[in-house]
Amino acid sequence: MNIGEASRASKVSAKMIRYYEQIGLIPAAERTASGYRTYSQPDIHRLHFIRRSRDLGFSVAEITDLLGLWNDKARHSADVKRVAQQHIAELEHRMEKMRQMTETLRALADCCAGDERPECPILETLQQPDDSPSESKEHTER
Amino acid sequence: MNIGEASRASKVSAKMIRYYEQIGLIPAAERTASGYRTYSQPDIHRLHFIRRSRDLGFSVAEITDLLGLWNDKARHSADVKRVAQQHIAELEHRMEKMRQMTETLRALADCCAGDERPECPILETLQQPDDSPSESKEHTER
DNA sequence: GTAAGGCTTACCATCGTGGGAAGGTCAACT
DNA sequence: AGTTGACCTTCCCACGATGGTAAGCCTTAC
Repeated sequence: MNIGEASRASKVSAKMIRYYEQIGLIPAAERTASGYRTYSQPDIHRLHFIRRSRDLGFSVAEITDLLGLWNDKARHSADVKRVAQQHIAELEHRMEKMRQMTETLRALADCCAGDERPECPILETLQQPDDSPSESKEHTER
Repeated sequence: MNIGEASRASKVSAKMIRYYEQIGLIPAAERTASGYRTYSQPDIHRLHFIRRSRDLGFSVAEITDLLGLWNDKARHSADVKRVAQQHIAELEHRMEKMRQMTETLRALADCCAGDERPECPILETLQQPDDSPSESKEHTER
């Protein structure tokens, strides 16, 4: 099976398959005499695993860990669970930040007439110093 | 005011100020005879506006629009509101995707014993074809 | 005059993905 | 046998926004 077929079978683009090989996420594929990569069923299986993990938002680094655990028949499920829970926590952290942003934005948009007049509380707030949008107490990082 | 002071005053890093100038988000700063950039109060004001917009998750492209509206005294608040609402919609879209991912992950993690045994529903699901995690009906893009 | 610290440009890295060019290969059809 | 089209290869570039670093000039205070 060459890379095109492997791509269709695993739903991972050929571009990404080569990339994963390059960064060492997957071992280097075998090659035909003319240099074409060839893939076997277990390879497809692994690519599929990767794609499903990406769909759940795992980073390549996390997938490296997950693949290691997947291959380790003596793994402890606690280790897998920990990876998953850390990822969940990370997603929730990002969602919370976005939730705060949307909340602020929605409050501003709700105050904006949205008509042909130039007065706009959104712009007025953006030009103000750091106070209103729930930030005065935050440790001003970034 | 040189770039260091402008950075402290606007809370935009000097690196970013130069970057914003390079990509045309802000006009090129004036220079001293020796080549140092100098900033005036209105420049600081604009940088501050940018930083606050970034804090709310607006992209540089969106901020380009917002700055244009900010400078346009004949703007229509409807135009500002539209930018904000599109951004809100985008944020909500991303949050919804993340919410689905966390939901799936949490369900899997809840089924995982998390002990020293190797059996793990998380890994088992990741190695399965596309079915369980609410995807069968989606138009398999990406 | 010298030392410290600020400024300049230029380049590299991130992270995962896509695009494209230049060229080799394979399979099928004429 | 030759051609054609689809496929494969490697290599480079781009994204978005940010940080880092290095080499070299400028300013300021002592």
